[in-house]
Amino acid sequence: MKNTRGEIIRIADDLIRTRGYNAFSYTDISKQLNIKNAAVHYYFPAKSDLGTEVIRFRISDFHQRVQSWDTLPYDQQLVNWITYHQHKKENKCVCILGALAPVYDTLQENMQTELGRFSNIILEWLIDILAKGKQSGIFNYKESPRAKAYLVQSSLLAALLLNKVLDDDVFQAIQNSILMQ
Amino acid sequence: MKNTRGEIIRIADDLIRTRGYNAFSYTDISKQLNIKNAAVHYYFPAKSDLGTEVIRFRISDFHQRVQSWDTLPYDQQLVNWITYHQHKKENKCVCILGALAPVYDTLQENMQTELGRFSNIILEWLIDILAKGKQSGIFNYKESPRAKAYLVQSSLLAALLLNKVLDDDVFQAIQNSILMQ
DNA sequence: GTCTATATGTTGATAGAC
DNA sequence: GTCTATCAACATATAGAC
Repeated sequence: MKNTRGEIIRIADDLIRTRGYNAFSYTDISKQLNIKNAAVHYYFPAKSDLGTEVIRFRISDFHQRVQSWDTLPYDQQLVNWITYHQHKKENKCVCILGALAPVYDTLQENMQTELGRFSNIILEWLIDILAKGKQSGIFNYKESPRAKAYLVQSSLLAALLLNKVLDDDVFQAIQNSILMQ
Repeated sequence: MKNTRGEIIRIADDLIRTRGYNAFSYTDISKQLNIKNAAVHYYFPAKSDLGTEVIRFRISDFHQRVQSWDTLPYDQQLVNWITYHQHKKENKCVCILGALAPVYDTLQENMQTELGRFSNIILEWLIDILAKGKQSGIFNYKESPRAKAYLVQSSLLAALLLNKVLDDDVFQAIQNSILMQ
């Protein structure tokens, strides 16, 4: 009944988001599972194979999540997306985009491609609800939906990063600014 | 007339901001300078010593820069700070905060301390010009100066990260949003 | 599917000569 | 200040046994 492959992805996701892609090894994962690092290579021959799967896991999680919000008002969907990020605050881990974007140039091509895909998926979704919400009068920001989406996603991503370095609660302030419009 | 120590810091700064702290080695630096990696250890015995000096270099550069803007109107100082970030776009390198924050937990204590100091220095400066500019009527944002400063700095930092992953010009959109108020 | 064993390279660092 | 030489530790795998 155990799912080693799934566990590996979950642990790798956590390690990438707390310590960074270039700061974890297969041994870090195998220790947590009480197996040898060769066993991890059985599932993911190369580290970039694992990295790619972690991003795909995040994409799939994203799809599931926003789909479950499908019938909610647009402003509530935006609040949910903000709150989803806040949940990561306790252990101070960042989102996969914030973890991988700074080392983009060091990543294998398959990881770069998948990361680009994920960014576009998130932004297209954000642009969509921001545009529809503006049409329906729920939102009244002044920029284009695309510019607003960039601002929202940038703020959320960086709030998690700054939270690691600063003592203050950056997230709360950012959240208010976004919703204030 | 050559300044090897200074060159090392400059190259390290560039490597950290284009590839990340955990993805460069002393050999990367020594190759660029046509010396051996042992020579780099002469100046900076441990990698964290070098990392700490790079952050201090950035702090000192920041001080010089904002001091030279001292007599400008507050809105012009803000524009300069935004534009300063945009300059890094060509080679797609990020700011030192965006590069180091995601791997904060893997850094030695001296680097963590120095990075925290830098973040606070930047934010206190931003809060100051945002507060004074609001008092004098140049700015009319609705949040507290601190919340607005968090939003501005987050946006700038993340715009550089997203620019690495996305094809679109994230920076331009962000810049407009910030200044629109 | 997990193991042992092994290969191969890189990294961060030190000792001592020039 | 820079070099050569050397180091232990670790990372990223691969081969083949169980």
